[in-house]
Amino acid sequence: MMHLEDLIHTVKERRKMMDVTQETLAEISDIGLRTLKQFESGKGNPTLLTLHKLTEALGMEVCIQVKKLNE
Amino acid sequence: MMHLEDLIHTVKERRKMMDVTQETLAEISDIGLRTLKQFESGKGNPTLLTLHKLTEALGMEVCIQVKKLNE
DNA sequence: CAAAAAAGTGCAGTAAATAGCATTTTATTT
DNA sequence: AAATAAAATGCTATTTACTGCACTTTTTTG
Repeated sequence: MMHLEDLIHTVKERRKMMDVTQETLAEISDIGLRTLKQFESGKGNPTLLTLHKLTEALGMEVCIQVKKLNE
Repeated sequence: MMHLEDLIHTVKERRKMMDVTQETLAEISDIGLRTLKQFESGKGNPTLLTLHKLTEALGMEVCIQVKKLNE
């Protein structure tokens, strides 16, 4: 699913920008390391709560917005 | 969780704006009616895929963005 | 107000997410 | 190249999301 790939990409980028390992991020976001690994490697389907904890730890937030028409 | 409430609110608003029932939205988004009901009544913790299907049907999309500092 | 429609809830089975642990693979550093 | 660190994967137990069905409560309509 093309759009969801973007979310993964964003998380990975942001984590690297913060210069933390998966292990560290898993700890500070209070989600299992396995869960984070699965998400980042595109093999996961996290719950909203998991995604929320994760984005929170990254100084980000989950949102939904009306789709842009083009692109 | 204050922020997640907003997502629920947005979905409900958008659905009403489109003037469709939960039943109809559940059908077009291909998720169970029960699942939608639980989400809208704040008793759910949907997976990203479920949220994606739902927002898609509403002409919306899930995204993550850097948090604004104030508010 | 009565009837109909829509939304919410209890129960229960199935499928899948979460999580830890051990191990392997890949990337980084010395 | 060897050692170390980080990331990925197989296995597995536990929890919980997803779903349908039947029923109740609330809202809307005639």
